[in-house]
This record gives sequence, C-alpha cells and structure tokens, in this order.
Amino acid sequence: MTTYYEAYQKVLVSVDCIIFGFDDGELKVLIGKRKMSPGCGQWSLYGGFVGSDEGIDDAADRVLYQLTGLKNIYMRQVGAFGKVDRDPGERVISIAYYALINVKDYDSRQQELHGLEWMPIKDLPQLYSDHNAMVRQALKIMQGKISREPISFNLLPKLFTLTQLQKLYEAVCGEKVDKRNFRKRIKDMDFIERTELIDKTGSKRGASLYRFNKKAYNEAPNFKL
Amino acid sequence: MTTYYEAYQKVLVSVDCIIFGFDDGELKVLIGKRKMSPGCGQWSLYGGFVGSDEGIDDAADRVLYQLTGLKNIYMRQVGAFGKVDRDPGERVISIAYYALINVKDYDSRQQELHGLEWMPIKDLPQLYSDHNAMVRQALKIMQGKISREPISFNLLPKLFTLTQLQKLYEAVCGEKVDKRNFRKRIKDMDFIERTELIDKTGSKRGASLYRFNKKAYNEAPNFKL
DNA sequence: CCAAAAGTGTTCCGTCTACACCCATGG
DNA sequence: CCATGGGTGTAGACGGAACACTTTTGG
Repeated sequence: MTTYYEAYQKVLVSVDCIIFGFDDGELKVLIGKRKMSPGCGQWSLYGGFVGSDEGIDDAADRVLYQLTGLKNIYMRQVGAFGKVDRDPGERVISIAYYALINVKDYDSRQQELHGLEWMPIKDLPQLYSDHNAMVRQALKIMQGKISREPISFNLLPKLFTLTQLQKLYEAVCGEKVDKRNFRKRIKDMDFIERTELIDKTGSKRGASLYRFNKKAYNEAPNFKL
Repeated sequence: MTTYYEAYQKVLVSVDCIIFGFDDGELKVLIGKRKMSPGCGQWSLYGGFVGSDEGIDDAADRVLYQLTGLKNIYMRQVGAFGKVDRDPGERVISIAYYALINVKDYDSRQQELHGLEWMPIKDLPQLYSDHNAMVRQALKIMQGKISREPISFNLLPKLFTLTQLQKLYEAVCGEKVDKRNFRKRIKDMDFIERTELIDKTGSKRGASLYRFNKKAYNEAPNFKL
C-alpha cells in the first residue's frame, strides 16, 4: 500500500457500545466489570479496538456480536470522544455507539460468561473513563428520536402490549404520559397493528398484542408520539 | 509512558471542518481545492490530522484557526467517519466538525491565501472522499437545532435585521415562512432586542437592527422558532 | 411618483391536554 | 368478590397557519 501521510502520528481508536434493553418497566444498560488494566474491576461499557482494516461501524457490530451473539441490530453512532487523557492507560480516541436490543433475544449464558449486568439507567454507577458521558449523550439522542422515529420496537418483543410501549416511552423520556392520549396517537399510526392475540401474563384480564408493520411504515412513514 | 495496549493497531485520525457562513441570502460552505495527493485539485473541506497529544476538539479548533485566524467559534461535532476505504490515500478515520462564522469576520486575505471559496450549499460540487456526506449530515443537525437553539446568531453580525434572520432561517430549513408569523415568534423572545439603530443598506426605508442578548437568554433559555 | 423592502393583527382551524369510569378475569 | 391492569370519549384551551395592506424613501 502506498503511504501518503507518513509524517503523521497514528493513535489508538476504540469503539464503546452502549447496549440498551427494556425490562421490568425500566430502561437498562448492559455493563460489566472491566477485566483489563488500567481500571480493572471498574464498571464499564464493553468496547474494543478498531482494527486497521476494519470500518468503525463494522468494529461496533463485531464488538456487539462478540458480546451477545446478535447480528443486524439497530445501532447508531453517538459520537467520538477524544480528550487526550480520557483513558487512564494510553491515548485512545473512542467512538461510542448505542444499540437497542430486546432483552429476551439475549442469551443469559452469554451474560454470565462475560459477567455482565443489566443496570437500570436511573441508578447507573460511576463507570470507567468518560463512559457515563457517553451514556448520557446516547440517552439524549434517543429522547430526541423516540417521538419521531419508530425505534421503540427494537427494544420490545415482536408482539407487545400498548402498556409496554407506553412504559418504554415513559422510561426513555423520563416522564409519565396520559394513557388515553397515548393510545389515541397509536391509533393514528396504521402500521402499529393490533393482532388477535392476547397477553395474559401482565394482567388478569389480558391485553391485546400489537405488532409493528415495517413495510406499511415504509410506505407512509408518519411516526409521531 | 506506560503502554497498556501494545498489541493493538493505531490508525490515522483527522478532523474535517465544515465552515458555514451566511451571505447574500444564502447558506455557504467554505471549501478549497485540495493541495495534497491523493485527490490533489479536487474540491474539499479543510482538515488536518489529530496529533497524538492533542484532543480532537482542540484539533478542530486548531484547524479552524489556521484557516481563518478565528478563535472561540461555535463548533460542534458531526460524527466520526470511518469506512476503511473512505480516503483514497491511506486508512484514515475522520471526525467531522461544523463551525458557524460570520462571513464578515473572515479576512478575505486569508481566503485568497488558502485559495478558498464560499460555495452556496445548494450547488455544492462533488467533494473529495466522503465530504459531501459530512456536509449533508451537518446540515441535518443544524436543521434540527435552528428552531430550538439560538445558533443563528453565530452566522450573523452582532447587529442584524429581522429580514436577515428570517432569510437565514429559510436557507437552513430549505423552505419559506410567513413574515408576520416569524416576527411574532421573535417578539416572544425578550433576549432578541431591538436597538435604536437602523440599517439602510438593505432597503430605502431602512430596517431596525436587532441584537442577541446572551445573558438574558441564559436566564430564561426559551428559544423557539 | 413609483419600486422595493419594512412593518403590522386577526381569524380560523386543528392539535394537544385534561380528565373518570366501566370491563374482564384470576385468585 | 375484589384487586389488578385493560380499555375507552369529550370538551375546552392553546398554538400554529393563513392571510393583505400601509409605510417609508431613494432614485
């Protein structure tokens, strides 16, 4: 390979994944105790270095796959974090990504294997390096999107109840909303389809299960919550 | 310095600056013909490599300063661009930033010195590498912010007319708005203050000049357009 | 005197918000 | 039979959108 930029210095680049899940009415983040020095034993996001022949999005996908065995996950960039001393070890520029997964799709053996915990975002402990800032920023991005883009469905099972959807919305926004008004807005979106199925696990009466019809959405992408 | 991550590969990291200006009723971007191989002669954003002892925000500030002589400019990150083959020369991960400057603050000798052009964003030519994507994404971010944060004033002189402000708003959003409705919204924001001064350059009758009072804004940050 | 931009209010309509009660069922 | 979550409609307030004419003055 020809080298054009020989005179310039290279740096380590990593990706850090903020893996969001929704369970038990709460928004959670998957974190673990860091196994590597420095900062060994501290709570941390899961990350990895970007290979010199690897795209940054690919690196993020790889890291997520290593951790969860999941592919084709909704994942978006948060941004680059590059203060000189952000990592106590060496100079590392890190690019943060957030992923939205359905907690049920995540094999709990994998979780134990890596020693990970689903931590409610409300009581997130202090994390390694600037990882708390990454989470905060990711959450802010999600708050901006959740009313305008159909991202919630990535955090829910294929079939979900309206109560689940509402609780998720409230958990992300951090505020309660009126049930009737919420459901009215759902009714306006034809691509959120009611099925004949009933979920009896959440209540005695049972609640209708709904489904997100992606194809219908793409034809008329008018999501609004 | 202790090295903890010896086994990992380093890569070149650059910053690219999307410098926005507003002039002649149009939103413009400062671009130049690339002087370096590969891609020498192609239109390009201005960028620079991140030093190994330099924060990425600092690198962006430095690049902007080298180019314009300006400091303390409104500048925000767009995101990291890291496809393996994005740069035809070598593997480079680039972090894009956008800056908002008042065209009048920019010394045109500097402009000639670096061979730069203010190019209307509407007819931006094809740029080097993935720079067009960077500009698109920066514009999208601005469109999201211009109604909710007082960023417009970075693109205008200290004193400006409401017509200028409106034209800028329209240029960023890409659509015309009603003059009376626009001005009504301005009236609701006490931190946009009318001065006694009149600008006669834009019309025979003359238009009142306004000023953004940052202190007043910080006390009641309720910007809404 | 006329062209060109500045400036100014009102009405209407649609959207958002607030709000309370009955239903179905498992235990 | 009762506790628990599921499900439904309306009225009033508010905010956004549409809309046209008068003013000033330089040339």
